[in-house]
Amino acid sequence: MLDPHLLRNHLDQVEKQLARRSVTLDSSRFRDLDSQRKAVQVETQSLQNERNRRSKAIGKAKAMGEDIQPLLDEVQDLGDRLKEAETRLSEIQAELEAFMLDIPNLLDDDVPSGRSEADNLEISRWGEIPEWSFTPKDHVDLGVPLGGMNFEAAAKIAGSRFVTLNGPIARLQRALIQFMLDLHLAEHGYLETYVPFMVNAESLRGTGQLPKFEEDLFAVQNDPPFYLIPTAEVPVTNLVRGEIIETDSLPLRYVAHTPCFRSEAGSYGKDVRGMIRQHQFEKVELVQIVKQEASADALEALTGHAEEVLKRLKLPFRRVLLCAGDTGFSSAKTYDLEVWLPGQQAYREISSCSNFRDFQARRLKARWRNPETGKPELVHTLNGSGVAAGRALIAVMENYQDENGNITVPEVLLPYMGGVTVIDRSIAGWIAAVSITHR
RNA sequence: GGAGAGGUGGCUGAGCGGUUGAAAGCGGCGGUCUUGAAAACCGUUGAGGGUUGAUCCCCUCCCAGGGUUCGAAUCCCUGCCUCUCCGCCA
Repeated sequence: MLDPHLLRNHLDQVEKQLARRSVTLDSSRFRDLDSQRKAVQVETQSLQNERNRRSKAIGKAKAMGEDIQPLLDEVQDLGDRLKEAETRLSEIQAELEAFMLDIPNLLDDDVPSGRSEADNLEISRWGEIPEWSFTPKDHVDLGVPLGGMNFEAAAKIAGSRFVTLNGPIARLQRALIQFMLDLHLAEHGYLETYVPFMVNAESLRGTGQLPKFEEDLFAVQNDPPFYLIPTAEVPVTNLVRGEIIETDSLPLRYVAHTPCFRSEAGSYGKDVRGMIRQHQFEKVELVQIVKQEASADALEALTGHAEEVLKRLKLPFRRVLLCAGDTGFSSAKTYDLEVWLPGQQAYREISSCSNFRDFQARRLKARWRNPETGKPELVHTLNGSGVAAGRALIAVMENYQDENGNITVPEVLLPYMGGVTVIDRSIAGWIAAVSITHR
């Protein structure tokens, strides 16, 4: 949510800013609602004031044993008038709030203009794109023959856009998760946290997924409903919802591994092959809660933490600064990390790191106490994937393959693989023997 | 699933339907004292909003939402959450 004062006092500037996102603000509607709000609020408050004064007078008179009936007669219709005003005020406030909740965040000045992915700005590249003496396979052609990856089985038990993993491939994903968590804990100073995978609507409103993007979410039937988390950002950032944080506690840095659930509505026909775009995937998420002046640097640091994962895995990647049109609703500035996938001969997103500034904090009422003033101020929130484990699995498989379809385990994952150094075709027979696979 | 208790400010914890936005204690902040610190003592200390140059002032908030009343932290209803006991269970 944007600062209401900013909307009231600098509406034209906000309009101009939002135009960068190709968002048209209905400013006359805002002006109209806000002036109504003002009038009705003043009226309501003066009626409330009158009620309070009269009631106190009655209390006093009664205490002194006076006859209060004449006083009671005077306030006869006050209650009705007040109730009517209060009802109108809450209606207008609800409308105004709904209007505000639909406005996306303002972009940082250094976010490049542009409408789509094509206009994103490449910031840097890391690692060599390898030359292959054979045609590299994609993760499906590697994983399925190994018996480590089975889409038909997942389709049977759930539906499309799911996968089952077996044996060393399943373990490889777990190894990636463990490695990432350990890295962020031991070297980047994050606190590991375990959180609910289902959340209430209030939490999703806080981080900005609701009310606008309900169709992207899976809801669980319950009254009130639960939603499966689309990212750990939601439960983790909501840890600070409604809190006033003491200055010594900042910055807060959390890392969490969770599954993520996305309906992928509107992406029919997109990335239908393989594990790229699933309804359920594993992710290690970094969340930071910082003071206003620290958030720009924190975004650089956090993105660096995500990059470090890819560097240690020796996976080629590039950092991209998203353009105005591609930057998410709540974000002021977002870097994507894109990993090289030999099977697709393309860079694909594996991490997205965003600075939300005070946009989420205002919705969350997440503040810190400034000791200089003694007053609470909004925190800034950031998060980023550190990194998406499902896509990291794909990237490792494709980048570490040989021409026989074997996969070498990256060095940093060896401690987590129980002695397995190469995942080779010999496991296929064994997996087939101990599990049900459809080949 | 059954039975009971409870949700009050940063924390603990009082609060006959009437000047209670809320006692007291702790914590925080400022001061006195001290070479410095501690202790002691004095003072101060919730959040959001309207208005304002800034104050003053006004409104709202004692889990949430309804209701009763001239007036609700206090009474009634519903929901949510927490705790204790029993049952069941990874």
